Amino acid sequence: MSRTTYHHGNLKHEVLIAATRKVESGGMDAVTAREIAREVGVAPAAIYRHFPDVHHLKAAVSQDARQRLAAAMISARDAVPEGSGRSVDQLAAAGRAYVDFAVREPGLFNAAFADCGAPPDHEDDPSAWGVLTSVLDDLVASGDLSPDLRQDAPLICWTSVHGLASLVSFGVLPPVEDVGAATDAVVHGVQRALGLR
Amino acid sequence: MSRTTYHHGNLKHEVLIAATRKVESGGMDAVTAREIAREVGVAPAAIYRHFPDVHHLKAAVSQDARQRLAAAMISARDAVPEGSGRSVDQLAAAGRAYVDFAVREPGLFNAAFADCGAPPDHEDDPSAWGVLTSVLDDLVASGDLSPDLRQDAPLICWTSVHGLASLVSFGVLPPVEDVGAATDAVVHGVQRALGLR
DNA sequence: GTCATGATGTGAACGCTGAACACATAATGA
DNA sequence: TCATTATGTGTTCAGCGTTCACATCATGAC
Repeated sequence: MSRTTYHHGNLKHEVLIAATRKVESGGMDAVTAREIAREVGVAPAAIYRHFPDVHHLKAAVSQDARQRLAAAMISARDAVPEGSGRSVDQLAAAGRAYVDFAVREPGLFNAAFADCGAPPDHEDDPSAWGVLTSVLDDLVASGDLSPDLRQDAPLICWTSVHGLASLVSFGVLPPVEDVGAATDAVVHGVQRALGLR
Repeated sequence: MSRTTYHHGNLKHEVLIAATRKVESGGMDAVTAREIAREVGVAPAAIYRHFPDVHHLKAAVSQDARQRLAAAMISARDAVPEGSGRSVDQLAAAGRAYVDFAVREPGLFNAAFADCGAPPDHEDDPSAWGVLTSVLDDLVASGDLSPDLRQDAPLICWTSVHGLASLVSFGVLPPVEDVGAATDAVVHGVQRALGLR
């Protein structure tokens, strides 16, 4: 990328974009300060005006990936048509979107939950957690979910779906062509665990 | 480490030990060929006589970590006393051991499922998968688990427990002091999903 | 307008890394 | 005994993260 002005104008943002693109194609290890600088057309040291070190850049990519994941879940939830049992279907749709994201964007999914030194900030809403909470509240309101199970429900949902996504992304269990069937199995398991349907 | 003989004698093994120790304390990124060589008291290039590159060394550490995880599960399963409902308790014990391993050894747990390029070999038994399979077969034999659910059962168990372990290890959800309660919630959820008890 | 000041980008270092190379040393077996 | 093979050494190379002095530009005070 060539540039006419000495100052870039929007470097921090473009660095984040470039780093995210690199993560998509080559995983978190493909993010190097020099490579990103090359891609953006800037001297390596310029990056350090906007990120204290490369770990903070990676943490920013990680947070961005979590937001994209949450967006995919929200999109899937909102696409469920009206009708009886809608909340149940919304919960399933959000879960499937989670796994689907991990399959379609393994680099981003791994980055989202990669250890970046500092633990992630819980304030990066709209988070996956927020989506889950709202759907579960709807389920209680509609009488589909027993209030007794409401407290443990987020844990049960999130761990199941995250575990499946992680294991699929890791490459063990199951062959990728059977991810759909595996997702069905897990979703139905969660529904039994929550007493839905 | 000083040495009197020119040849080390057991270098490959000691390299693996040293690398595993490094992973325990500083995570996978702390494994560098030079640092391990220093630790073992050998020239960096010597490592390349035993591992084609540093990724293969890390993959070996990763496999070793998976074996330790499986060993922890086996140990927990075998510690469950005889009595009615033993298999149910064994399944729960194995699951708790999985999460406990992730909490006690976060470096090793992350390494176990870190992307090391090549997908893991399924032949590294006694694997966690093998433990799970045997316990579930026992549950069907004892009549605690419906044969209808037998096929999906490993997926339901593993994804739940692995998801919890991953999320705890990642630092999100829940505060570490509540891992016990969270594990209870997940274990009971799995039991409901499988129709146990 | 002009000019000091702070923000942002440059280029050249530093020490670290993975890896390859020729070479040194030791173990093995014909 | 001696050639062959396996294993460890020392050096070298390019690439990495990071820092530093310096260059360039935008901004606001006068």
